[in-house]
Amino acid sequence: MSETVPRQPQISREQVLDATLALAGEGGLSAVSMRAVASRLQVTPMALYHHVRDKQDLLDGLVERLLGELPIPGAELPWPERLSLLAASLRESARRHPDAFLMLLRRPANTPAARRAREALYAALRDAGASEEQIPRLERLLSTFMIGFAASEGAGRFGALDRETLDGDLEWVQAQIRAGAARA
Amino acid sequence: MSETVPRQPQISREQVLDATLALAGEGGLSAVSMRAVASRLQVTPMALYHHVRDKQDLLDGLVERLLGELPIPGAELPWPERLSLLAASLRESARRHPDAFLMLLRRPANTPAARRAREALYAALRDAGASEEQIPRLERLLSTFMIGFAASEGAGRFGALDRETLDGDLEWVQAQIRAGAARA
DNA sequence: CGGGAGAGTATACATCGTAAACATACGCCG
DNA sequence: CGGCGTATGTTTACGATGTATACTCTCCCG
Repeated sequence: MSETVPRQPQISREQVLDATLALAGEGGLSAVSMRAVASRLQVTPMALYHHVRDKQDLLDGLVERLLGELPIPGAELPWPERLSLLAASLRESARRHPDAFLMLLRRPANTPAARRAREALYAALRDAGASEEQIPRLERLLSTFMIGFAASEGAGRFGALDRETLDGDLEWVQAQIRAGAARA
Repeated sequence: MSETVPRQPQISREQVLDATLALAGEGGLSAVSMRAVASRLQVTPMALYHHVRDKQDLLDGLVERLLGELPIPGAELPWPERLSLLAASLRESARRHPDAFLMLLRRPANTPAARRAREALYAALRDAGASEEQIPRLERLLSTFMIGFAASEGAGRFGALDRETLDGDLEWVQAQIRAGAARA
């Protein structure tokens, strides 16, 4: 098989996802169309298909970007604060991308960015003294709750509730978690 | 203003939503289009607009139907079982309508069916001994978690995890709730 | 009986995702 | 150094979608 090299691309998958994220940030998910992304990159719509399988793949990439942008607190902080920071980041992300954020609940968390976030939760739970056997379960429960809460807030399910009330909700949960950890 | 009465309709909003629910059940949300709904009712697409403001309204109606179909356990059962049954119903619904179910997280819970479900949770929390002041917060947290969990499971976020593991997750949560109630 | 209103229809348009066929530039191998 | 293989980008086209607009019909009330 003869090896050959093609010409240099004028756009990359990264740029495609950048444009997608930007469009989603400006006009929500409904502003994301193959044509809009292409035109932002000064390129024909069909050109995107060399960097993205189809629109679903584009959206998957968008979700991956959302997760990848999450600041993951390092191990220097005590674990309860790491949990708080994670929750705060998720809420912030959900506020910026209310509809795209919902897609976090749709697909298995097997992507690199999802694994990275999960590992951070695992580490925090370990530091909290959870048994190695319980950790996966606790991670599922916690991540489900955090994502669901952030998504609900971002999408407006809580209506016009003031931010302080929702902050209070999460503080209450934190208190329960700390109490549970102390008990164990 | 002269009052007049038009001819008798051949379809009603209820039938439109019935058809929508049926289509969603058979082919998922992507099978729901104005044209598909109309054709199932043997009617022109534009006829739907006399019973539904636009497609978003149609989908809102679908979500309302999902909530309305939820069996809400009566007060004859002890509150922990009522919570279990509610959770089981939500999971069942999410399994049947994975993508439509996600929309539950999108809009404020001001509709009749949503209020009905919320009142059921309120009642269970009251019976559990929660203070009247805490109940709204606890309801927010519980409903968010239950919906998020059911949606995650239905949409496949947990991957190929076996059902027993997820059952175990919820039992663990139930145990925590009961312990919290006993402590209070 | 006549007219007004609401239900349903016909037609049309902009937009969407993407399939298929083609054009182009590039670097490797002869 | 010349041309070949290939990945990149373009052109064109198609079917599907949501819905605006303008109609027709039917029915009941005054």
